[in-house]
This record gives sequence, C-alpha cells and structure tokens, in this order.
Amino acid sequence: MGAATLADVAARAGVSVATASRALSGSRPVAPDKRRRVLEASRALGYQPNAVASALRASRTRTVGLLLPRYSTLFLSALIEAVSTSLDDHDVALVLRHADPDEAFDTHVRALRARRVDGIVLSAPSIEAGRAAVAGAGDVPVVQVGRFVDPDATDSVGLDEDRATGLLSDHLAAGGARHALAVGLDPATPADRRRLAALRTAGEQARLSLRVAAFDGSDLNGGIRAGERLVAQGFSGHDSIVAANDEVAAGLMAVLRLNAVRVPGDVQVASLLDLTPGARTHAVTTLRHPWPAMGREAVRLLQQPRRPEDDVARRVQLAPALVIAPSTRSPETVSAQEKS
Amino acid sequence: MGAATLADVAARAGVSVATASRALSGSRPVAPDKRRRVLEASRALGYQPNAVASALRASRTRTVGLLLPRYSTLFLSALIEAVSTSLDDHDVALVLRHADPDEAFDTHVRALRARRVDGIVLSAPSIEAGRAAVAGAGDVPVVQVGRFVDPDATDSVGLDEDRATGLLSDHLAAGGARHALAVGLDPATPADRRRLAALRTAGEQARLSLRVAAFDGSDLNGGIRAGERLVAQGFSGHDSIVAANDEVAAGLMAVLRLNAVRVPGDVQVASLLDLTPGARTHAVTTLRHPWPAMGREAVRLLQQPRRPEDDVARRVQLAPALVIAPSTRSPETVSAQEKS
DNA sequence: TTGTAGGCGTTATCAT
DNA sequence: ATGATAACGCCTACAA
Repeated sequence: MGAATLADVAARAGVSVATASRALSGSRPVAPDKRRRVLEASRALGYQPNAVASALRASRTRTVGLLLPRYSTLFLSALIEAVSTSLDDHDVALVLRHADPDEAFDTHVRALRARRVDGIVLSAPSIEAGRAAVAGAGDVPVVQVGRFVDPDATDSVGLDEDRATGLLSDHLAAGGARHALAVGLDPATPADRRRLAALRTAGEQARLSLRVAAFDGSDLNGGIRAGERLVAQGFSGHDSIVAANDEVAAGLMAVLRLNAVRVPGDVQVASLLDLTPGARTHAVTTLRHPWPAMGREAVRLLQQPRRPEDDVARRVQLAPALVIAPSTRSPETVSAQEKS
Repeated sequence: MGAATLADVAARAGVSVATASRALSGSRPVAPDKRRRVLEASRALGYQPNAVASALRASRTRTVGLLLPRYSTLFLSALIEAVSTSLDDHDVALVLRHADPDEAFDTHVRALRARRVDGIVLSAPSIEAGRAAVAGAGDVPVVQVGRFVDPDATDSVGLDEDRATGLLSDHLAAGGARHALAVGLDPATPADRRRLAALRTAGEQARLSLRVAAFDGSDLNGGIRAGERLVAQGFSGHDSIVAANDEVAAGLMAVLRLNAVRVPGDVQVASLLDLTPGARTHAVTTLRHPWPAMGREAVRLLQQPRRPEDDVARRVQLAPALVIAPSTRSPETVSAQEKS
C-alpha cells in the first residue's frame, strides 16, 4: 500500500480534508486545537504531500528544465550546480537533460513540455540550436545562459567579457605594466578575436600596448611551447603576459621558473579564464566566472517572467571577478616598491 | 488558456476520450479511420500528453532522483551525464539535487519523495550520509553509486579500484619497473589512503616497491611542483611514477620534458584516474572509469527492482580500463629492448 | 470496437 | 471556521 494521503491525515485528526489541507498549508485560518491535531496526525502517519497531485491541481509543477549539450566540461558542471542550488532555495525541482551536440534540441524541449516544467534554462552549443529550442518551447518561459545566445528571443544571462578584460588590463597597468603579450589566443577563431579586441580597447585606456604571440594551442603544452619560444627569443620589452586560461598560464609559469625568470618581478602573468571553479587558491591572477550568480540570475528571471508582448527581452550581463594571485603586482606592492 | 488536452483531441476527432487515449497509446485496437482522425487532430492541436496527470493516475512518475554532494568534481559531472543519458533511453526524467557536504541528505530525500520519484540514485560523500539517505527513502528503491557505499543496505554500483590498481601495477612491472613513486596522493584522506594500500598490495604481487612523495596538491600545479622537486632532488632509484590523476601527470610530464628527462625511457609515468572521459587520445597511460556503464547499471538496477525481503542487495563492481599511452613501456616494447 | 464513469490526491469554491 | 464537492487530465474497468 502507498503512502499516507491527506484523507488519511484528516480521518485520523477527525476533521475534513479541507481543514487538514488548510492546517498544513496555512492558506486559511484554522482553529488552534484542530490545527494541532492535524499536525500531530500528519507526523504520526509520516505524511508527505503528493507534489504530483498538487501540480495537477495547480497547473504548476514547481519544476524547471535544464537543457545542455552533452560532453560536459567543468563549465557546464559549474552551471548545473549553480542552477540546482539556486532552485533549492525556491523549493523548485530541476529536471536535467543532456542533448547530443548534433541532435535536435527540440526533442528534449518537447520532453520537458510533456512534464509541464514551469520554465527552461538553456545553454545551447550554438545560436541556431538555441533558436530551435526557443521556438519549440511555445509559451514556456525560457532563459538562455552562456555564450551562444540570441539576446532578442528570450531573457538571457551572459558574461560581460569586455568588462572583465578591462579589469585585468587595469590591474596589470596598475602593477606597472606597459607592454603586454597575449599567449594562447587564436586570432583565427571569432571568440578569441573578440577577446583580443577587448584587450586592445581596454589597453588603450590603461596605456598598455598589446602584442599577440603566435598561437600554439590553448592548453598546458601550448603554454610551455610559448614559454620556450619566449625564453629563447627574449622578452623584447614585454613586461606582462596575458594567457588565454589557467592551463596555458601554468605551462608558461613552469618554463619561466625553470629559466629563473622572476614572476612578477621580471614579468607579470595573468590568465583570462579560471578553469577550476572550485579551487580555493590560485597561483596565477585570473578571471573567475561568476557561476553562482549566473545560476541565481537565471532562476530569478524564470521566477519573475516578463509578459510576452509588452516588454523587451531582459539581458543580464555579469562580469567575471578578478582573482589576484602573486603572479602579478598588486597596486600596494607597486607603491611599496616606489617608496623604496 | 492552457495546452490542448485529450478531451480537445477527442472532440475534434469526433470520438470519445477513451478512444482517443487508446488510439494514441495503442493500448487497444481502434478502428483505422477513427485512429487516423485522432492522430490528425492530435497533430493539428499540437497535443502534448500531460505527464503530470498521467503520473497521478498511474502512481508512477517515470522520474528518478539523483542526489549528490555539492562541490562538483569531474567525477560527479561524468556520473550525472552517464545517468542522465541512460535515463533518456527509458524515457525517464532525471531530477537532480545537490546537497551541501555537511548538510543532512534526508532533507533532499524527502523532497524527492514528495515529488514521487520512482527511484533514487545516490552518491554520498560518506557511508554515514548514505545510510541516513537510505533510511529516509522508505520504500523508494535506492541505488548507491560511487566510493562510499553501504553494500548491504541497497543495490549498489561500485568501482573495483583494487583490481584497477592491480592492472596498472602489473603493466608498469611488465614494462620493467621495480621502484614506483606515488605523486599527488594525500595519505591524510581515507580515499587516497585506500588507493595507496591497494597499490602496495598489488605491488607486492608484481615485485614493485612503492614510495609516497610528499603531497602538494592533486591538480596541475601539484604535478608541476612535485616534478620540480623530483628533478631537483634526483630520482633516487625510482623508475616509475604513479600520479593521482591525469592533471597531476600532465604537470609532471611537462616538467620532466623541460628537464630532458625521457619518458618512458628514464622513467615511466602513469595516472590512476582519467579526468577527460571524452578524450580520444591520451598522453599518459591511465585508468579510465567506466562512467557510461556505471550509469547504465544504476538505471538497470532501478528499473528491475528487487523485492525487499526475499533477496539480498545486489552489488555491481565495474573495473576501470587500462588505457595505454606512450608514457609507459608496453610489454612489446620491453621484449624488443630485451632483444637488442 | 466504442463509450461512460470513477478515481488518482490536492486545493479552491461555495455553502453553512 | 468548517465541510462537502468539483475540478485538474488521464487511464481503464465495466457496460454496451
């Protein structure tokens, strides 16, 4: 036999189901003694309200879908965790689906609609995939998260990478940098081109010139190769290095250390992208993506849905945080040096 | 107004809801022409069956809960993906919850029970947490997955790490190793202590001695630091290195290469844990955890629930696969060298 | 083969 | 303040 129902609780407490419901939900006043009896009966029977029945009655499941491409990275893992945690606070359940990258997203959207989710958070691997998903969502509210977003179609949460690179440029300049070298960025890809442009723009403000090193990969070995070339050819005036991400920076740092190049003494090193969202300590100054805040914002946008017609899609832009490590000179250090 | 219901479809097709239901589910024969009309009406209205109503009626949600500790690692990320993908094949939805490590798991178990999940997959951060969760689950089937499992309480899926470390020891020994150094493992944590014990046991069989290097972190930088110490202090007879995971190994390899230490010529390097389940090529010999299989097994155990009394808890043990890369000497290479 | 009707568990409405 | 009752949408005995 199944779990206790509201009717069981009501019977045991000697009241009607209506009263029992009101006593438990607090939706209306109930006489104190009856209320007490209901609560007692509920505990005695181990009553668990049936969310399915409640959802049917209310036409609201308190459930949102999260739809992601397969082949997870730490990125997506951090996003899942952020959304999941934010939803817990609202007592909303998360239904997760992974789509094959080449697979049509709308199959999954349909599955989520069948489950009557109250909303969908979507991180598509391309703008087109996102558009298809949005089209299939019908009147279910959708929030797009991540890099590939059609900002006009639905509410969305994105990263303000330009702002972030600005922070980094300013920090390096405040530490005395004048000539920066970008390592591990591939001008052949649109995303990296955009980052370089942002760095350049920010650099102009901060009087920080930028040169782009030849691309040899954006991973550990890429950093090592770049470092070796750099050591062999000399720094030719560069006093700071901006690495594409923490891995490139780690490889670079290893080579520099081996060759007795002092960091940050001879050259400052920073990274544009923190790859270890969970890490407590960092060896390299880096930009950390604000995953928890992104999750919170996505959930907030879903919980406060805009009305479809009379409003424009909302777009939240969050800036990564600058995490300062001893691979760069903080302003304090600079002033201390200037004093000496 | 909401989505089309079965009644709408039936009305449009000029049949009763019962006939419409049967036509769509195929649970009973329906006259061909009526069937066609129902399908037509269904498509015309964009009918999506309401899984909530269906679940209420059937007392079955086609939903399972996945309960994990927060602070995701790639480990958990791979597990999520594996379970999620396996469930899709069964048309079962995944409800995901992240628990704070110190937080009581049973709060989350209650939430899942309220949602009437058909089963729960659990990866607890400790045996105690798992036990509490199992106790709170009542008659909802539970499968425990991962390292901390009470094998008597419920069905479970585990990793045969001892077997795996044995494979690795044998492989290194077959490549000529006699003295191994463990890097990136922290004897202060129970999990790593256990791995070290397993390595030691397996080593005795294979005549491979084991020393444990000082712990400096189990990530990329930890590997780099360990490598630098090793190069500075000399290898003192060690002919092979067992790294805690691929990241540590990558850092190590980078430093070794920079210092012209030949791998596997001077020293073999292997990793205990593949962190990039998707990768096609590996630079380091490693143990790949069978995530997809673990997900499949967990789902299978849930779908074929044992009867509570008259049976014993099932335990599936899966062994990681040894993925051989050029960082170790394969037996073939050894025999070739022995010939020369 | 088809239709009618009851019930899954909850909550809102309408009386009292 | 409380109780009876009607939905929410689907499925399936049971009847025809």
